[in-house]
Amino acid sequence: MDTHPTFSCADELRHWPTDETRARAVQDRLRTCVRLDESGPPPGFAGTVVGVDVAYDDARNVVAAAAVALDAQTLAVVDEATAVGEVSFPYVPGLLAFREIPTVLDALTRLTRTPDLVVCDGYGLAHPRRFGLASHLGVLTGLPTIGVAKNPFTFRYEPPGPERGATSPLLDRDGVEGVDEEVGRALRTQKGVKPVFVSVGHRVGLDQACAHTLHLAAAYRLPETTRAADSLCRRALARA
DNA sequence: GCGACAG
DNA sequence: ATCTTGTCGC
Repeated sequence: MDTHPTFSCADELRHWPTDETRARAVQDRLRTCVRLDESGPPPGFAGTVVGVDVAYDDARNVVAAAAVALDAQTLAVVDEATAVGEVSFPYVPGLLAFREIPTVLDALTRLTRTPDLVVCDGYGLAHPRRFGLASHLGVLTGLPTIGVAKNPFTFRYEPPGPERGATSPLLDRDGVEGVDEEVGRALRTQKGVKPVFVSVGHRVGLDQACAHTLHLAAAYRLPETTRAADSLCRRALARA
């Protein structure tokens, strides 16, 4: 009578790296498990989209994570969960997953339903080793994931058109002329506001990732999943 | 060596 | 991420 969704990543958690060298080795190993051949749940599907986010209190060395499930069609909140832990990895650009994922997984497993799609704060494929937070969380859980970031990180892009829904390719910084690879997309979710940066995580295509993001960002620049998770983890941190 | 860098 | 006041605008 276990109603909690379970994920087969206990082994990875037991062997969680504590230094940068081993962390990069983990990324290089797990990268081969990412599935980029599935388009994922179609826009407008009947199910839940879960947003995850984390907040920190450096002074107390405490981290709080939140997972909020929204009805994919109405965007109504249907479930939410939080988890509190100890900060166990420093912020290192390119290694964000090792700082955030343990507590995020804890919160995810406290949901009463299995997510159909998970939206992360940060990147997936758009990553120095093509294995960002969203990719990592996807491989560990097996769930379809995407990343929606607020900043272009190390990538370059031309500003998308001014209208909501306009996109432009997110390109690797050191791409040589003519061989640039599109690692994600800058997506204008609201007219006249800075774009967000979308990349695929696991088992979702880039077109679908952008479509989901646009649908989730019907009212504000950021997806409702991100806004709800951000708000909840801050509240959880405050009472921790 | 220097700069830059999701959250 | 987090530290932080007022202020401009719908």
